[in-house]
Amino acid sequence: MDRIEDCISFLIGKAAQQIARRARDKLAPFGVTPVQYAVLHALWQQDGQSGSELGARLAIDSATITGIVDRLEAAKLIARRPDQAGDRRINRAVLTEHGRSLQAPLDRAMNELNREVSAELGQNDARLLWAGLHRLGRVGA
Amino acid sequence: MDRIEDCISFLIGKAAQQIARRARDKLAPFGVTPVQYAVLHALWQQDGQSGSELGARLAIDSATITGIVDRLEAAKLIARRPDQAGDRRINRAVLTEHGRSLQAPLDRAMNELNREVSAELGQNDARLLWAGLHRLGRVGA
DNA sequence: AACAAATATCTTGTATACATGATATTAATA
DNA sequence: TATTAATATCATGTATACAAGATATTTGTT
Repeated sequence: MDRIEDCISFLIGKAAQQIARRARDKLAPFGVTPVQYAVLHALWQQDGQSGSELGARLAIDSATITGIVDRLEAAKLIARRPDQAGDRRINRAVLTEHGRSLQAPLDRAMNELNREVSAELGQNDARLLWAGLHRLGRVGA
Repeated sequence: MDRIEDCISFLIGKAAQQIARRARDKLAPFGVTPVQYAVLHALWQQDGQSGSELGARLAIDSATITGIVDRLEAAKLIARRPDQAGDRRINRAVLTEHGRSLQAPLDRAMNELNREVSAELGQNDARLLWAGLHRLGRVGA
């Protein structure tokens, strides 16, 4: 490998960086980061998930989840609530009205990014790229 | 987008994370991180580059370069030296003997990762993925 | 019941990455 | 030449990501 650009680690890292920048730009008007969007997305599908449930769903470790939930809570998009069943180890993340209200605009913004990237690559190349990334991203591949 | 996995931002982020983990595992025995490898790679091709030259070559901003060079210097893989031409704004990164000696084993490790991923995807799909990532990673796309 | 194992959350320390800005130095210009 | 603009590095604060571990709680086993 003469060129660092052909090193898969560098290559995919830089590509992910560019996409992350574009996602940040789309989400910035709402004060939400790309990872925070992923957590909100999980909660829109099922509200009241615990930290470990969110981490398992999104492949985010416990230390990172704590920080993300902290910031979403500080932004009043979610609240921490005790588990109904009484397991006192658990903190459940519950959407606030504001957190719920962001679903439509944030989904719209991220769909827009998907369409833009898809259009830039062409539908066929985009499909192939998506498929390849799915295979690489599978944990324990 | 019902599934967060189909969001390009989440998808490529997780794929990059998995690759980064595998790269870290390969490089860990040498005490070097994937990004540090990229900087060393640039210096193996041209020793004595300044921070801004390295940043421009590798698309790393100045604040990040400072930290990476700090740690490579602390590990005694490079040294900071003043610019020969006398520009006192510049710090040039110069490889130590140890830094130079890591070229063969680190390149071997990263080539191995490339071959593994390529084999997992199949040569054809791998080529297509590389091409797609090149297009996404291009700054200012 | 008592104890060990597992689970959930959080803490701390390190490494990118980015925004912003401070400082020093050099280059360009009026 | 005096001033301004540009450049290079570094500092600071925030946001992931991961390793390692501390604490509290629950579960499983004897």
